[in-house]
Amino acid sequence: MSTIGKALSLLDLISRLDRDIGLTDLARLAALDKATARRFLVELESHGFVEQDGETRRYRLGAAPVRLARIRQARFPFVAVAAPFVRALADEAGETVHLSEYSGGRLATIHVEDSSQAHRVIVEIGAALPFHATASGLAFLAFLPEDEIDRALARPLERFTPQTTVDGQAVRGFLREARERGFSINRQGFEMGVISAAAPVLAPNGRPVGALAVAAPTARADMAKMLETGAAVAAAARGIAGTYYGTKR
Amino acid sequence: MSTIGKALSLLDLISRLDRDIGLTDLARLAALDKATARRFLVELESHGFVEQDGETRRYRLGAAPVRLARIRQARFPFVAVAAPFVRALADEAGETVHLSEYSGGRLATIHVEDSSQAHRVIVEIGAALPFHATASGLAFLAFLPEDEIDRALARPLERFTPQTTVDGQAVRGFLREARERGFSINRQGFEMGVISAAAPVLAPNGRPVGALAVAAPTARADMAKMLETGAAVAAAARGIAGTYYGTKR
DNA sequence: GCTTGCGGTTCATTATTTGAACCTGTATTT
DNA sequence: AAATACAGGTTCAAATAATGAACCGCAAGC
Repeated sequence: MSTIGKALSLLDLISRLDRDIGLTDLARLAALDKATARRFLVELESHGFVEQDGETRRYRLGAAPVRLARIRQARFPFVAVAAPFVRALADEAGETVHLSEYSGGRLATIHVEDSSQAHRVIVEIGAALPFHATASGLAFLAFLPEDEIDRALARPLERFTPQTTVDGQAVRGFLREARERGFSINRQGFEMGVISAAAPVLAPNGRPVGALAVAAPTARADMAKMLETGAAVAAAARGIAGTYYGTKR
Repeated sequence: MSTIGKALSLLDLISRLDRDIGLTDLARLAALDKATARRFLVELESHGFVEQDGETRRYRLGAAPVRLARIRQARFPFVAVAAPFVRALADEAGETVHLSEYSGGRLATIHVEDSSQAHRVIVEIGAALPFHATASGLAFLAFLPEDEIDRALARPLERFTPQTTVDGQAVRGFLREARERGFSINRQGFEMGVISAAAPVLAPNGRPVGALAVAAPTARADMAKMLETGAAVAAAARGIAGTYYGTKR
């Protein structure tokens, strides 16, 4: 892997930690030599992507991404455009709704609207959604060209729960269903006690850019219920794409 | 410069452009070989920091910073904490107020509240504020340790307007005044027709982390007016630091 | 006062980056 | 419709930068 790739992966690793981390620990976690990790950190810090605590000497995510994010959002207000749709869907379904975006090889949650109910599914912003084990991932995959689906399913599929589908052919079956229905359903594939329905947000060229999903506790929703909800999810996803890309339909 | 530094500078360059850019142009602007620029772009793209338009083949800022920014903001809600103070000051002063943060060797605007008046100063979010030519920069510099001030003023100071102070000794005089008063004033040093007063936001260890500034049209405000306004700016900056760091004082 | 483990640094070895030249496709010009 | 220009993208020998084992100095724990 290139130096740049390694440095960006290190940044990614730092972003996934929930507290400051020392040089030695970080180097071990990143499988880098201490000297290498240090040089990367110095570079990242000089550009503001990483910050070193003056007292503890530990490292954390810096402020530079905030500046870049504002610039990006000013030009592509995806979250701002989508938020009302997400809110409306959360109210309609009475469940937690989350929006994810494809970026850097992963599907990451970028916006969440919680259900008003006390017992609800909690989704973390920034969390990565595995393609084969979440409704969002399946919805996204389903509308990708065949060769890219092959690539995504080529590696062994990680098991997250006893219900996770780790067989590639079975996953392809779900993708076919999702394409036919316009939305995917996943039951306890990623987290126990959660069932979700998701639809892709499609760019005008037909390529998915992200996914919109409703996540409900299995105590309250079953497959039949999600089949009903799915239509609303798909409609909301189309609404987001239509508003964002300025194409009506 | 290291490869990582070059790649991050390229990213920074892309972030400062207001529209998509082609490979050849970008390589020229960044003073990189086309092949080098391309490899950097591929790396940056695979991590989501850069995005290539499928049709025009041009490049732009990607979505990854949005994810990182959310994580950073969740842990350090600087803007969220500061926003009410900025709003209150904008209402009180009747002028545009902007907050900047030090990151990656520069002072960048991270939040703006516009004055309600029709004729007002416009500040761009993400814009870099030169240390020697803006009230924010002077306020920030003034509270830095001596050796870091030396470093910042070592290079030739760029001239932005006929009024820009480009003499290091004269700048040091402004810094002394700023330390005594607790806020800095700059008149037309960066943009003609604008006068500003700024105060540093100080961490508990006394180190400045950013600056808060009021920017008014010279048609409406003179030096005497800004000397009055300055006290309110300094108070607001202390308020932000107190709330953010949880120290009342 | 000895040991452990931390952040940080050094420098000979090693692997990656570099860029001039080269493709290839597509507008634009003649 | 042939010729030109210029875009994005690729190649591979030469040049340069990255690497990591061993090191230092320091602080905390024993």
